[in-house]
Amino acid sequence: MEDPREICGPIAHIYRSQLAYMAKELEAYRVGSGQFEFLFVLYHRDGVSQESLAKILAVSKATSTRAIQSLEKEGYLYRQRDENDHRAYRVYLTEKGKEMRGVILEKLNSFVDTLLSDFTPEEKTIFRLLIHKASIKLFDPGFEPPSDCRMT
Amino acid sequence: MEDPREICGPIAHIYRSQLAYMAKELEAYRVGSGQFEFLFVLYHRDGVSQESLAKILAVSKATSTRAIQSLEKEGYLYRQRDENDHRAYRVYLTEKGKEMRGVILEKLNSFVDTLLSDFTPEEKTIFRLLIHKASIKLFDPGFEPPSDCRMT
DNA sequence: ATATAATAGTTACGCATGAAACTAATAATC
DNA sequence: GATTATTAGTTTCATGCGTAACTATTATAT
Repeated sequence: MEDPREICGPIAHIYRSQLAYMAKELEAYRVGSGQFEFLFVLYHRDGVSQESLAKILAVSKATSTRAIQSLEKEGYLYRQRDENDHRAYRVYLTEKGKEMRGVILEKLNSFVDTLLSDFTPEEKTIFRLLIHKASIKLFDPGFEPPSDCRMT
Repeated sequence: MEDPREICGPIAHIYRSQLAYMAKELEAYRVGSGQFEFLFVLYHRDGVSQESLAKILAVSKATSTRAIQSLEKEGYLYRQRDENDHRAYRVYLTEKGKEMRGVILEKLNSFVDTLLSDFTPEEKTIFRLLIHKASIKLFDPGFEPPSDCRMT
């Protein structure tokens, strides 16, 4: 490895830029830059627990709790106690939450479009592949992604 | 673009993991995970201004101020008013600061090694290239990196 | 030269985040 | 069945960060 900063620097820069961009774009909807990702998981599979959301998004359960609380307060989702496990909640989208999908996707797409605007289609594919391959290494050795982890 | 989350998700995950890892590894030295990068710039070019540090690292000048203050308090660097411009400081490494280079490099290397442990040498090169190409797009259109921006 | 702009740095405020300590409910063990 | 351990969720505390408002210099304009 020549200079690890060549990897970490750009990643930090991209992350912070994405956060700032999404915060600005979603400000009018009162959806924070750290919250919209939770909605995306629910678009794929409604009714999961906060713990599952945390695992899928690779954040702490503290972060999951805060994001869900905020989105619930703004009316994008609601929670119901799990019938079979009274510790857990099941998190569901409201109509308002479902309607946000297009908006968020549009904003996020426009950010990524800018980011990859000089990439050839092949480079985009490779980049997507490699960034995923790298992030996989960060999970705990015995990590098993929940069954609803795929965004397909 | 199929799913922009395939780009943003992993980047966020890597960034947060790097922050947590470096915080833990550098805790004993009382160097924060958001501070060691400033030392690296100084290793390459000692005596630059806080504003230059901010530009080079693509952070706000508020962040630059805070990092420099913390590193000064811990004795890793010191500041002198610029003779020709009494608004600006020139930031210099102390002996203690210079001695940290090896330590930080080692930690950061071990993080990146884990991250890229499944990459072939070619993939590492490509990844480095593409991540840089992407981050370049985030600077303001007229952005001109300071002359001391290269880490070579 | 004087009024106005821009620049370097600082500070206050708010957001996103993880670790750790905590509560309540369930599972495991004996 | 009672004790113990695990799990879901919450809260507290600390860190990193950007924006915007502020001060103090320097540069520009008139």
